[in-house]
Amino acid sequence: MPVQNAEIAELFNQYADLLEIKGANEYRVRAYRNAARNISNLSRSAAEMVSGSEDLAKLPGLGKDLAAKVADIVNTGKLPQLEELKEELPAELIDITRLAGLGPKRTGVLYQELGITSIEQLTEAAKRREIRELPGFAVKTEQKILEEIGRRSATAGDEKRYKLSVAEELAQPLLAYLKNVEGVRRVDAAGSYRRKRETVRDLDVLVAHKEGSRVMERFLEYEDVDRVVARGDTRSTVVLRFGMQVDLRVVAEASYGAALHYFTGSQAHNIAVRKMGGNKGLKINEYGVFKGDERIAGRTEEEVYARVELPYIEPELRENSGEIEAAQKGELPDLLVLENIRGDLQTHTRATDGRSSLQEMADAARQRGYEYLAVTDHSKHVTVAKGLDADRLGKQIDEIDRLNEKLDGIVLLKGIELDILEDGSLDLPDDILRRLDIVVCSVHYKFNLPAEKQTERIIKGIDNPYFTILAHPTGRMIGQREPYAVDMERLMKGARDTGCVLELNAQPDRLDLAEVYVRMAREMGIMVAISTDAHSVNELDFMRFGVYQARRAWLEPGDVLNTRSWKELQKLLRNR
DNA sequence: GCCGTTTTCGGCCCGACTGTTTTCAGTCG
Repeated sequence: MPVQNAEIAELFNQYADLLEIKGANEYRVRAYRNAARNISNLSRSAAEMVSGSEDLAKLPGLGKDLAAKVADIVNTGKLPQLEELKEELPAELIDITRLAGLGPKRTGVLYQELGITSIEQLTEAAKRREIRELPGFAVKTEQKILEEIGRRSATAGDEKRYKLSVAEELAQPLLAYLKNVEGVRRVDAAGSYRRKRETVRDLDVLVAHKEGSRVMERFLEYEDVDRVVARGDTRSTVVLRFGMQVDLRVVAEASYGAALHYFTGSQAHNIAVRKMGGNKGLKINEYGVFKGDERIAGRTEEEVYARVELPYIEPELRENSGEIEAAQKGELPDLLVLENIRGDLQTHTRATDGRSSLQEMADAARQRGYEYLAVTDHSKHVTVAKGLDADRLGKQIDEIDRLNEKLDGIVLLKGIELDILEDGSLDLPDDILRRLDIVVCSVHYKFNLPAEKQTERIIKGIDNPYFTILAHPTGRMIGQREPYAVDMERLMKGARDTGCVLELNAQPDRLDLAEVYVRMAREMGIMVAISTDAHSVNELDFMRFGVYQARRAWLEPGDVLNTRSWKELQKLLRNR
């Protein structure tokens, strides 16, 4: 397979890290990081652009120099400058900068003065009390380094990221607790949590308070706080027993919008907006927008944007990957919202591995305001889930027909989650598929086929005229299982040519398609179905995670199949 | 290294907290 965008971004990030340790110009370092981010957000393959002789220097954050370096990487798989720099500075130094309290400068000193290149060597030097003798270091720092390394090995992990659903569980009680503190006017979780990234590293909480509030004290007393990392009047950092770090920032109401904007990020978005302010002779910080010493805006985020002549930009878009340019041109997307969703197109029942009955699923769907719910139990190849053969599926079809007679305000769609077998054939014969409203297909085994074979397998499956939706198209489980090797560009072209719909699976462990592929689908004009894959009535509520992900990928209601009314959907399914 | 309704050169977001320091660098977000 050609070099992936993510690989290019990784090489640029490594180069930036080492440059920083070397003490290079910080803006040069930033240029590499910007380029890395822009390339990883790209909805097209940079390798393909290079082979098509497109001018990469036209991409945001890429100039002549970096465009040439991208071409080098695409052609050789390597960044020669990085190889050279590694001769000078061992790449392991990057691990040391990941330790809390040690950044590039101190890591550089440790290397220059003591020749330290690994965590092990760092531990030994600290134990021998050599660190405290270095300039800029002393006893306290030496102790903190040992503590930090101890914690690291205890949790056996480098910087842990939490799935959004887990972060939500930790955030909600904390927000409720803070809301109840006397003098607190507003509370919001900001940061990547508010931008609805699929995983978050820490939680950023913002509070507006009345003068003299004791909110900071009360925060530090919160029962789930394991330890306090930093404490100040306006900002404190703690680590919860669960291991997640929480930063609390306290501001006055007059600054709340500016602080929310600042604390929501992303950092790259903030830099871009503040720069626009600077061009207009304004200073933007977390306290407001300032003209000289006078605060001229800051109570709401809308005010802040208005001062740089931008409309409000939704948090999910704030990555500085095109949203500011779109806002300037008045071309921001009219983002999908949960209320646009009219039904769920992948769900399971007790007939296979689900835990609720047809009737219970139908009732729960109606309660959520849906018009339809597709019942898509597993097919026979998934034996562990008691998958349906043609006979049992036939009986379920009859049962759904009978139930639909009685149901009011909701329609159950007859469907299946059909296995795509290793050779690309489907797990049940066409004569039973013919009786279904919807055929959701997916890969459940042989994840480790070579990319070429896996791609062929799925594309052959898509060719079946009954194939409606490709479910969890890459098979990834966040933090647990890598996506299987598949040529997504080819797969997408296959989907586009046959009118196949791609699923955005809303299970918080999956969120498959990943954001970059959802964006790719949108740009190629491929319809996306957001489905919960619910195995019980409660899991129907996972829909929100799918909607968040879709919003991050700029999807509008029209891009999503299940925003259609039952009548429109019927028409689309028939034309398939 | 990028970029341009002040600019093709000279800028590049901004502030809180900590620890090592007598005024600030480093780190972090």
